[in-house]
Amino acid sequence: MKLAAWNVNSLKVRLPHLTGWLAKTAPDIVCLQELKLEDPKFPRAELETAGYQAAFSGQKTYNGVAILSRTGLSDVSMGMPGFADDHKRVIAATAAGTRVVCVYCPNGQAVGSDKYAYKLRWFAALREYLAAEMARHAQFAVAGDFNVAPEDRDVHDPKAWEGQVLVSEAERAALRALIDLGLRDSFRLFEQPEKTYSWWDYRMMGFRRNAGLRIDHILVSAELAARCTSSTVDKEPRKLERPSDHAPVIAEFS
DNA sequence: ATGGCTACGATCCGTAGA
Repeated sequence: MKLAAWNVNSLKVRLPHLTGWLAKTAPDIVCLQELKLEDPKFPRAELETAGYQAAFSGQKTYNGVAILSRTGLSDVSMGMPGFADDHKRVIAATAAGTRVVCVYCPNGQAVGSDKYAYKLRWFAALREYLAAEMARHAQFAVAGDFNVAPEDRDVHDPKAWEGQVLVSEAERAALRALIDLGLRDSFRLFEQPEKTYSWWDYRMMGFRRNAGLRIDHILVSAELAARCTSSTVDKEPRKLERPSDHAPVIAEFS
């Protein structure tokens, strides 16, 4: 079973990249973030033609998440119970015997800003939500854009980024608090090439300089970690014309 | 040097992302 997560930064613009990548990569389940379109504009027919059923929660301009599956979807839920939020950032579904939560975590804008405070509150709510979901599902994954680089080795220039948003200690602690529920960062279950990132700034030739951050993650329960056979970042779509600024991350399970 | 892309919805610039 192959599970992927990709912040497409506009599903409308990236649909050709997505369908091409689905045909080449053949993931069983895909968590998408930053759809940036309303539900009536979701390209359901095109994705069905590509062989995928979809559950989605979109909005105009910002946010928006979806889960695609080749093998059916059940028990779809949107948002986090007890955390009222206009932002469409969370969708969950069961597919291929696995409970999958797709997340687009807030960016946080700048340390100390209102959006940063929202980000930390949002992570606290996510922890409660995941704890409840994990109590019910042994085969469990949470995948998406977390907007946190867990460690300095996930940052191209830790000195320059020290204390900044996406890297700050409070954000890292919020991410660790999720891990502490009993999750594993699938990427770190394996030896990995140094300087592996999942996002590169559009500006200043970020991708060509490999000036990136690893902020997209697939976190898995112990049961799923035991079945995990690989976890990688697929940089290929980032090389295309008009790419998303994020690359897809992929984990495979026996 | 506080900019630098990209997407969007709104205009011909502002907001947001990370």
